[in-house]
Formats: sequence, structure tokens, C-alpha cells
Amino acid sequence: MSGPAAAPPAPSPYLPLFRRYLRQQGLPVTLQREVVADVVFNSREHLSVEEIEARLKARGERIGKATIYRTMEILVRSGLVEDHDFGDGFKRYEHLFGHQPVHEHLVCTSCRAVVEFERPEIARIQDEVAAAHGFLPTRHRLEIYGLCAACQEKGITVEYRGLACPVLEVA
Amino acid sequence: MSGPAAAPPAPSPYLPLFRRYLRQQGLPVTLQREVVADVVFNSREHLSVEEIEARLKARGERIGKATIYRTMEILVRSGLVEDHDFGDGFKRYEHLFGHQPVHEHLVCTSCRAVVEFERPEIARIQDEVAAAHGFLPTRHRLEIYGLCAACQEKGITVEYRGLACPVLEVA
DNA sequence: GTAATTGCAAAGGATTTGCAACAGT
DNA sequence: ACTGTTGCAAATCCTTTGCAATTAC
Repeated sequence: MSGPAAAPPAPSPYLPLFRRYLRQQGLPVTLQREVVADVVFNSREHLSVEEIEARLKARGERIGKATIYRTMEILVRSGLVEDHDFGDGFKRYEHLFGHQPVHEHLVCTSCRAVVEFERPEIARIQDEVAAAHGFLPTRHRLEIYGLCAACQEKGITVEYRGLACPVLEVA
Repeated sequence: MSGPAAAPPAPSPYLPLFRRYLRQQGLPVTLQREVVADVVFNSREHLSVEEIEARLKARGERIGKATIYRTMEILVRSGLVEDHDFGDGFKRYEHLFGHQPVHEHLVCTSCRAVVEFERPEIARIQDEVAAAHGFLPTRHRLEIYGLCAACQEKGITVEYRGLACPVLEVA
């Protein structure tokens, strides 16, 4: 029950897109790139490089961390994958299939769970704000941090820290 | 004209708040902590630790980087300063005086300029989304990335990268 | 005086890069 | 054949930490 090489799931139907991007860029389509992309395409989560590495190992693939980093860079450039920084100290990646092309994130600061949501008005706000400042907007990110329902039920609370209202209390 | 010790500007009127916080926490009020805080309180920018260090040197202060990091941690905990990650690979800090307590950021991806803006409806969206998911929200961040007016005038453009519309083009 | 901070240098963690062996076109 | 990739280890970058000397209370 501890065989190192679990059979891979069905290859993602989106792999051909990545192959096409590579060819389009004149880059070799290597087995490693395909496997890394497949792991990301087959997950609905926001994976870290470490997690990707673990899933590769579970499949019996032996791919160096450097290759994972290099492949993630290409995947992000291709537009098939987005990277995020939720404040864990490392990046997380999500593919963009089956998601709204633009969506935002709720992040639980206790268990690190991430939930996606859409608020179409954010796009409007982005354009209005950019226009007001002469910016040419390319993208935005909205993250809401807090405690998820499960963590609240466990009795976890947000620790209060700091002065209550510094500006009003200036001596 | 290259004297290393430029006289410090007038001490920030907000320093007493930091002193009070330190005492309140039973922490020593040291000269180093005051000078670091004063540098941050006297800047309207979003400073990195390296930039803070440079300004300390310009004042003729010789304060170790470790002390700067340790002081920034206290300042953030006090609520007088906020830290941000705009994707430069390091944190930036801003004091919260003279700013709306809640504001968002426009970030130029070319020159790294940061402009603040307020959109009160974001707070409403935060609460609605959190409520819809059973989250207890503590904070949010909204950042809009793009090219600032100055960079556009310089002829800088956003490089296009990636597939145009991957999902529609699946072979 | 006692306890905490400071500064230096070393450690740490995520990411990157150099380079010889190797695989894709 | 030629160019680009892979994998390892070393290097890099920001940040944290250990410890002896020093300072605040």
C-alpha cells in the first residue's frame, strides 16, 4: 500500500493548450513540463511549489525543484496559470480553467483555506480608479482576510493587537 | 557637502504614541526604536527596510538591519504602521497618519510608484462577501496594477504575453 | 542590579542560477 | 547536429536568530 508510483489521473484536457503555447514560443515540449502542468491542471487548489513537488513524488515522478520553478514561470507567462501571494512566505499557483477569468479570494488567517468569489463591480472600480489617475490598468487583486466558519466554530479568535485609535489619542 | 550626518528633520509629532505603546507593553523605549519610527513617520512613501536603512545612514545613524526588522515588527503590532507586499520581493511599510484608515493602492509595474485611493464601497463588499461565506473579516487589500501616466508618456507599454483566450481555443 | 535590546555574523527559507549531462526539434 | 532543458548543488535575496556586550528601567 506504499508503492511510490501511483498511476497518474487522466491527463488534463487542457494539456494541449500548454503544448501549443510551448511550440508557439519555440520551446521544447518536454515530459517534465507536461507532468508539472498536468499536476497543476488537475488540482482545484492553490498549490505551492512544495505541494506540487509532493504530488509529483506521489505519482512516482522525480523532477527537480528548479524545473518546477522554471515550468511555473512559463505557465504563468502563458496565461494558463496565475500566481498569488497570500502572505504565507511563498507563492501559490492556480490554473484558470473552470474559474471565472477574474475572481477574488477570501483567505482564512488561521487554517489558510482559500475561497474564491466574484464581484463584477470590482472590474468597474478598477477602470474608474485607473482612469481617475491616468493609469493603464492591467490587473487587480482583492483579498479579504479573516477567520473561516470552521475556525470560528473551533473557538479560534482574532487576537487583538495594538493601540485602539492612535490618532485620536495623541497626548 | 558630503557630511554623513544630516540633521534629522523635526521629530514626528506621532512619536509619543509609539513611546506610549512601548511602555504599555513593558518594552524599553530605546533611541534606536525612536529613530527608526521617526524615519517611517516622517515619510509619505511605502518604504522598504533597505530604504529605511539608507535614510538612517543619511542621518548619520548607525543602526543594524536586525534592529530595523525588529522595530518594524513592533510598529506593525502597535497598529501605527502597516506592511505591504507589492510583489517586489520584500515588504514595504507605511505609517497610518494622515491617511484614511482604510485605503487601497495603485501600483505602477514599471516604475513601482504607488498611489493611494479610497473606495468606501470596498468595506461594504468585504462585509457582504464575508457574511455570505460565514467568514469573520479582519482586513482586506485591493491593489490595481498597471502603468502610471508618466511611464505611458515615456512610451513604455505593457508587454503582451500568453495565449489570447485559452479556454475557447482548446483543440 | 535585572531584564531586555543591540549589533554582528551566522542561519534560514524560498527562489535563482551555473554547469555538465541529456533530450527535443 | 544544435539548441534548449534537466538536475544537482551552490549562490542569492530577504528575513530571522544566537549570543556577548550594552542600555533601559
